[in-house]
Amino acid sequence: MNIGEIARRSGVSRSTVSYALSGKRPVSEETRRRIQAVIDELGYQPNATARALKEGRTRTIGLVIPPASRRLTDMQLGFVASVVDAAARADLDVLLSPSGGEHDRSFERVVGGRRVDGVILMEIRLEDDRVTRLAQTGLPFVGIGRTSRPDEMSWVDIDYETLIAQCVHHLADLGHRRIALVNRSAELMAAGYGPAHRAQAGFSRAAAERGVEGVQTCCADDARAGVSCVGRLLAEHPDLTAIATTNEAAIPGMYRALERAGLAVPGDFSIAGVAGRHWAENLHPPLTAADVPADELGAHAVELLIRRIADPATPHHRLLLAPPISLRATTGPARPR
Amino acid sequence: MNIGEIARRSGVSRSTVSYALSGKRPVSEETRRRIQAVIDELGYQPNATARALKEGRTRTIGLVIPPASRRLTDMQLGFVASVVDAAARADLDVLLSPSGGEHDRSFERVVGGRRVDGVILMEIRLEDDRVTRLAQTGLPFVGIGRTSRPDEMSWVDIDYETLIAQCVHHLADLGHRRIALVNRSAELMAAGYGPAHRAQAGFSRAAAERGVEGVQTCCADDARAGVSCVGRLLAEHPDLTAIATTNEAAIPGMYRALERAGLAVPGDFSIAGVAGRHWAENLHPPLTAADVPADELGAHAVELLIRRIADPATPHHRLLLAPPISLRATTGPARPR
DNA sequence: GAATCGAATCGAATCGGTTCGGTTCGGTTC
DNA sequence: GAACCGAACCGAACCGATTCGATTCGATTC
Repeated sequence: MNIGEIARRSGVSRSTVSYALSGKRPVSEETRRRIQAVIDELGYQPNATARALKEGRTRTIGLVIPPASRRLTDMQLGFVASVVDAAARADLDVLLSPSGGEHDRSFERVVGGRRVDGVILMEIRLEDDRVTRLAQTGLPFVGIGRTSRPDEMSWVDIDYETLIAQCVHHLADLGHRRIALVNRSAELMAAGYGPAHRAQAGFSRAAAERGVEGVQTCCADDARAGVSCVGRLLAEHPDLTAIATTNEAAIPGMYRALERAGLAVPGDFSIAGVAGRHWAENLHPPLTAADVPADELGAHAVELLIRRIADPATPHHRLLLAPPISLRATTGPARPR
Repeated sequence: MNIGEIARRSGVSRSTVSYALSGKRPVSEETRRRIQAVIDELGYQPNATARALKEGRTRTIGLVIPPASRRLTDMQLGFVASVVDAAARADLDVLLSPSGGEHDRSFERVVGGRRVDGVILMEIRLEDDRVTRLAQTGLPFVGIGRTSRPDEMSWVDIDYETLIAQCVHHLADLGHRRIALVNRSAELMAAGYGPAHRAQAGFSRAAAERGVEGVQTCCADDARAGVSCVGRLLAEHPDLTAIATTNEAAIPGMYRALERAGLAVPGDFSIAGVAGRHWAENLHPPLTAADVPADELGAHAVELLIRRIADPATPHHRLLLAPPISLRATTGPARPR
């Protein structure tokens, strides 16, 4: 059932049906009613593909997420949810592309086949081929995250460097002299994942500033890895009294390792981190953390993308968030172990 | 840059380029090479929209997820991940539609506009308008979940009724005489969400069979609700010694409430549930639960959908999973409080 | 009553592919 | 040398919408 069928049944040409629907040219009230009656009867809706071909836009945005094999963190899930939500509010559909980085078929299909009007890119690396590819095709895109040349693109990001430094300062203020950074996984680090590297940099800088002895370690993104990672840290560094972390998913495991070691939080040991608010609040005990507003971030990314789609020549926008630390129940004065 | 451009530059007609690419008719080796050279030089890729219009299929499937406002449970996230993954393996893209149920714009756009070749529907209710609508349009679809008339559609589902009954039996075997069901949220129950109702039915049946006193309650899908819900249960039913639950997200809160009440798990109190394996394993303590294989389920749904797209007349397939209970660390012999 | 105007409608081109039905041409066959 | 064949390629139609230019027709103006 297409526009021709509607035209035939209402005794007008196809163009008249189109104009009756779009209102871009006058159509007599009577004709409009007749057409509408047929449309209602048959439940006609214009074919989105045909419309997209003619109009040259798909009313769809692509969302490039980490490959499906890797589980999304709660924060990433928050990004996705807010992107989808914001897109729906703007009457845009979202096409998902799980894409690792190395020439991914899904990414090429979506970008090369021009299936979307623009792209939101998650989990960007410092050097990222996908950014290069997108820039080359001229397809509008916005990063949730940024590369090592942040001036050349639009993005929204969390200022992990500053935030982790804030955590170190907060812990140092409480008297902690030996602090560990539990970073994201070694794989992400090796892949040049920005937040992991920036957290490292911020940690080193703040530790040096405060004369704190810093220990850095990577940890896979799950609770079990958190258990073993913190277990190891405690064994290797008997004077360790606090952890700063960006690894949301591992935190429940860290709690467990501390409990096993007989260390009370925050009495004997402190943890401060960067995490989605939702996650930080729901942990037990609730985490003292810089609360990442994942919802806002996704919505901002969509807003920026819509602007770039409307006018690709618009200057690049950037948004670097550094939310303050929310004091909850996991940091307290240092007490030697 | 379109196929006409390629044809012009290689000095052949558009059809020859098309045939050279598809191989559906012979093209001389020399011509093919010339065309390929131009394609490589310009980095040409056929426009997916135009192809979709002509071929009458979009090579895209729709995935209808709960509205973005509601946070996905870990199990649902597992479904989404495995659907996306399986679709990518079949060279299909996934279009997301966050859709509550009442005439949702996104759902209508995707389904009515024929943007997809088929749909996978999550969080189905016993009476579900979307199922009716899909059946009416004739668009192939597969449910993760089923309505009250399960014969009329293809689906994959978890047998919550049986699984919760198994939990009750397991707890009754351990000597528990008063057991509570902590179900999903009251909203979902009111909306006629199948798993919530079936869990209720299975719980009542098993409790009756075993002569156990059953208490039923709904609980919002998050940790804080779990705290207050279990707090209330403990206060109102002093002889309660065990919980059966389908509410993954609330479990950390339940643990917390028990801890606050000074009850050790599993020494003083037992919990058995139905949860994604990943979630159950990563809880602390790890949950004794019927492990839902979310990954398989999503992959199965895609497989079924692909079959229906290939041949819409194929008989409906169904898959009802009832995985056995994995004994972990949260159930033990009853001990009066 | 001819000229003009604007509202209403139609026909055809277009978007970028795929595909069907021809045409051309060199090589076999008898 | 006529008849035939198949490989290689071309032109045009088509998918289902939108949109531009043209046409029709009744009403208004002078």
